[in-house]
Amino acid sequence: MAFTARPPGRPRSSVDATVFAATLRTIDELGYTHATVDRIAAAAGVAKTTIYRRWPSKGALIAACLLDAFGAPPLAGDTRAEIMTSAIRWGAAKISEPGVGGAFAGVFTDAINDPALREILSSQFQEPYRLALQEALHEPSQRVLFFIDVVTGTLLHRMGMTGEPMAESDVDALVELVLCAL
Amino acid sequence: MAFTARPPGRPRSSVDATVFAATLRTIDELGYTHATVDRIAAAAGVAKTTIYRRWPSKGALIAACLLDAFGAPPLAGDTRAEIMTSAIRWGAAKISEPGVGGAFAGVFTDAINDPALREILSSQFQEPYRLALQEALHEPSQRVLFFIDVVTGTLLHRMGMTGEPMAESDVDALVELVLCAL
DNA sequence: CAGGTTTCGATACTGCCAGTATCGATACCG
DNA sequence: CGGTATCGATACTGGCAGTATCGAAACCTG
Repeated sequence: MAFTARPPGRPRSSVDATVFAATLRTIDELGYTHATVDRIAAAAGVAKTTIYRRWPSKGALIAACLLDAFGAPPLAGDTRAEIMTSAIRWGAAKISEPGVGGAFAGVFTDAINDPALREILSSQFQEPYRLALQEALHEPSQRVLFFIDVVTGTLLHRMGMTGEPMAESDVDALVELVLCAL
Repeated sequence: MAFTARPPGRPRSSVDATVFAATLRTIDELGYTHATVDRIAAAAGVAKTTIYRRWPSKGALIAACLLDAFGAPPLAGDTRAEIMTSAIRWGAAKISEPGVGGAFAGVFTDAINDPALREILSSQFQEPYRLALQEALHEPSQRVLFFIDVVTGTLLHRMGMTGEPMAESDVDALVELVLCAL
């Protein structure tokens, strides 16, 4: 068996989780805009250099953080129910909370003008949706995809908070909307 | 009749429309983030000072610009149809286009951490919705309100682009979603 | 232990941009 | 003409993302 040889040099300290926690905490306290990388680094007890050595930008850091917190949507099949389940599970689950909601909106906005970040979000978040919805795609706009993702999740989560179970007809209508929106 | 007396001093040059046009054009070309106030001022052939004398911040300028371009939702009654019509009309109508879509997202993000801008958007955009939906409100989150506004508009607009008219049941379902989301 | 390699923290720096301050010039009014 | 408020131009502050540098660790191999 060819185990991956440990690369030479000093190994990275295992502070990813610490940084993620500090990121969420800082965003929650100060909001996306005021959660500067300096502050996040300070909150994590880490040098800013270390953060930029691991994540290429603030947006990438937060995207990785959200992904770590909520996980990528695990779409295996292509059924409508799975789409909705997935939408409920990740991001959306927290979009309405002050700090993290702002983070989502912020990363979304950043991504509009940041090809690199767009690529990260695209591959990590969107791809599963893209695959699941492939049959309906013609010329998907990344912006619209982001928006639909976050938004459907918001609506669904909020519906869940009302206590009323989602009616089958509502699920169908929403899925239709998502498909139409592409 | 007490006509409003013209205030003393040099009157303001009538460049509001020019600035608005330059703002939309610049945002369309460069995106929200890279559409700096300096560039907008240059595109309008106006000093940056003049812009800040009329609008208190970049966000306020763009909000005023969008409001001017699309108009505020003219909700007089409280019917579901009017809510949806309104959502289609303003902002939403352009949310999927590159430049202006970015502007909406940008202003939305800015507003999360900017009380002043939030107040502007709230009074100009949200109030009509708030009134129309008042019967269903408990503790509305401004963030959620923004999101719902923009998003429902997006979905509806996109549906409109498919050529298929919106089914009555879809409209009803969407309105229910909006109401639930509050 | 010695030499090679990579990360770490600290610090300083660049570049960009929002927003402010200042000032001479200009336009309107009485 | 004298009062007032806007105009353009310019310079500036402050904050933040991202980069550069460097001595000090940490790990491996010989």
